[in-house]
Amino acid sequence: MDALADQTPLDHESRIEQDDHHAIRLWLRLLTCTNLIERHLRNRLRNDFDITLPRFDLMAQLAREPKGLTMGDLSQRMMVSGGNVSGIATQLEREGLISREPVPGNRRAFCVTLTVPGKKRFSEMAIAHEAWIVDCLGEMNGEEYERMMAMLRQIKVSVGGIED
Amino acid sequence: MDALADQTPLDHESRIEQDDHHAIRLWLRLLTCTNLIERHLRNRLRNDFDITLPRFDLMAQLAREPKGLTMGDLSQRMMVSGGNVSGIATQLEREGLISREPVPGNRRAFCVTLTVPGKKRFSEMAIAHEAWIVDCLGEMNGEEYERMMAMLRQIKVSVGGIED
DNA sequence: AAGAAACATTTTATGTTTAAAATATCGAAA
DNA sequence: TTTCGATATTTTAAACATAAAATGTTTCTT
Repeated sequence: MDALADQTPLDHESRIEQDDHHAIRLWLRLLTCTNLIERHLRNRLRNDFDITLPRFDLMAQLAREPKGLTMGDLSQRMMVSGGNVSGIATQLEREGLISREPVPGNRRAFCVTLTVPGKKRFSEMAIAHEAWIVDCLGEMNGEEYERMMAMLRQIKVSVGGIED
Repeated sequence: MDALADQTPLDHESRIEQDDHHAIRLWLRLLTCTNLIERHLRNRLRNDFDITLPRFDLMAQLAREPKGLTMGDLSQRMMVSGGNVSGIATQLEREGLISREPVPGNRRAFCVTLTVPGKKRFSEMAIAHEAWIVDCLGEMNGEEYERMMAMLRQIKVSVGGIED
């Protein structure tokens, strides 16, 4: 093997292997970045507001929908199981940050909304939260942002198209 | 407000706000993608090999280091707490997939390695795992891959530079 | 050599997450 | 109307995750 060997074009077989390794490395880096940011947000929420990330996430979903959401809506939007939402909601309700009212026409469903103290509390947190994320993602120009969004959208479609 | 208004350049203040919202949306999409892929891998590992993702991850770390790793090494590389590794290792050991041997010169540490059945089992899983990831990440040319890796590296540095 | 500090791991308490079972309601078809 | 399947939620059991305390070991300093 001499220096020239490095420039030999890859045959089809090797080319695919190469792509595979690329995919693995990209996945691992994606996972690392997400974990780092998530851990950071988790710590800040805990230290500055004494709340956990899942509870904050649930409140964030409700803040976007003043009319309220059902437990199933929350489960779907948060992409976690129903039983999980149930547990988190129980705690937030106990703390008086959300309320679960029965829905008039449908006795199966509950309408979950932020209480007045919940709204107040959330808006304080949201401002800080947004700033933390800007810090984490750092400098990124519009073009880079668009490229990244496009690639992630592509991935999202790709995974979505796989049947579980 | 007419059509021309849309082309008015943003002043500094608005520009920053715009960036903030970009950051949030990028973060949410990043999180969504990672969660989707992770969920998919978790399901496949469970269905095809009856193993959980954390256990697979621990075995993957060991597979890269035939000489073995200490519990602390594992904790650091997997980016999870020591107590967490302790619990997962206990189970894998019970299943005979890993072994924890005392280190001759240091009675504090354990040297964790894959057993022979563990190696065999892992190599079967690794092949499938790699293919699943390629499926998830979909088509991506070399240039796109490089750009994505570069942006994620930038983010990694950015978060790393923030003191917890 | 004695004490203090740092290190490696486990244990404990609490919380998150999932899948699956249980409970209850709704809607439509026989 | 009764029954059956779909829907909405909660409960349960097991695994995972963290922080913090506990345990034991090593190393450094004096």
